[in-house]
Amino acid sequence: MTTPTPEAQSEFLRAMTERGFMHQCTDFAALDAKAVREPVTAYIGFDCTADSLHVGSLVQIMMLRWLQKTGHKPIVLMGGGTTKIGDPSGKDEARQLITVEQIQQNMAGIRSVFEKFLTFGDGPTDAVMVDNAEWLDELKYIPLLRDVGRHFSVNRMLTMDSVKTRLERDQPLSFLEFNYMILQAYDFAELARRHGCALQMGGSDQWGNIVMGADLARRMDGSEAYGLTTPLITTSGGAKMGKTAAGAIWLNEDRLSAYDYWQFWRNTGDDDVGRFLRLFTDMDLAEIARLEALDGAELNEAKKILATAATAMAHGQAAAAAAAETARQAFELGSQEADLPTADAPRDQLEAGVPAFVALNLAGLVKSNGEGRRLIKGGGARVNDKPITADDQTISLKDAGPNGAIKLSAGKKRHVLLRAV
RNA sequence: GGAGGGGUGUCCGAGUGGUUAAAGGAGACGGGCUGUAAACCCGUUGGCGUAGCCUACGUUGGUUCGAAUCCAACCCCCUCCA
Repeated sequence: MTTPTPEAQSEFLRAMTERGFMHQCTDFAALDAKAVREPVTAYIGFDCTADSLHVGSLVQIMMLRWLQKTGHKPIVLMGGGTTKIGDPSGKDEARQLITVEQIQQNMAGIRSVFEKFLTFGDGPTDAVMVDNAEWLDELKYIPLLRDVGRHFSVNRMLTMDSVKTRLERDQPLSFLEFNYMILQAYDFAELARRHGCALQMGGSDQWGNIVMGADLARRMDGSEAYGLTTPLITTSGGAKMGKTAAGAIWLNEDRLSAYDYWQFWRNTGDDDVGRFLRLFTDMDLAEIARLEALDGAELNEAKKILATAATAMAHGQAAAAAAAETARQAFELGSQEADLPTADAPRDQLEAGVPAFVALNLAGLVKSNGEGRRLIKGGGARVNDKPITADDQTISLKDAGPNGAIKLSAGKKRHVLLRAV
């Protein structure tokens, strides 16, 4: 591994270093030279444990995007095969195995996310998506691991005399207990063969796996193989990115609305604005430097720009502009006309009037009536921007504005228009 | 295969017969201060139209007036030995 140097010659590595993507690289200078000389094919693997990706993977996605933008070819490797085993790194307990059908479904969901960020096709720098089940399944290795391998505890195997002595004598220990590593490494070798892939990228937690892969590709076929990792991106508060109230910040619309996605970025901490602009937008570095230098409350302008740019990438320009406008109306004008998220409630119920805590529940702002009551007691609930003081205060169609909807709020940031149907 | 330890709410983690809807912490939500930020302070944090009732401490049974707590069987995890 070589220390990344700021004076990269290739456009790709220059972007990586300057924008803060670079953490470790197996051979920075050689990779840099290669990237200057010719288009490099590189891949990042994604597992299929969920049907969408969230902000935690965004650094990786953006890295592929830059790769493509700077004239190289990205491969998105879906871990259809490896997901059947589960990555042990960073996990303190074994994960539940998920079904093959589930994996297929998840893969389809993830594919739709990527189409927003990369250009797919058959051209020399078009992105391609491949599934490692294509080659791993043929090995007939996975059925064995699923059925038999799960019953063996590595912890225990390591304590066995035969193994222990080998470790103590510093002799190589191969195979069964390192299945995931082996299969992942095999991916690199296979991609090098099939697609001429020369670079694997990933988060710093994947460093071990990536180095193994590059090694294997080199040994098996003498392929030119490099690895590169990004730093773990946390907020300045030290928290992992992408976890909030509702859980993860998903990248697709049906898991998280464009408006909420916009809000996520809008609420970026002061200290993170510059870093996030570099990582998560395509914006020019000079412009970012200017925005980052803004002081105090002015920094809010930079956050809005960040939010709109990031949202445009995941949800499209129009959705981003709409989210920004909705936010402006809701926060800066306090208007009810805003295009806020809506919820439906039966007309007869609303006509008769329901207690406020039930209305909050209907609007989806709280998960139970009890939570609604608590919210009201805590002073966080409002109808049409007026605080609700008693939890049995009646909400009915009389509270509806000119557009026929009742605006309910939980706290300052969460608003819903309740409509009768 | 043998011996021991353990499975508690979103998570971590106390709790070894009753006043335990279950300490404490984290997280989350709400309020205050602000700039829709951070930090800090305060409150809330199973469900039910709140009255008491219901549901909850791996699963299923049992003992008891009463069980997260005792017993049995089963499932899962861990540690040590072979």
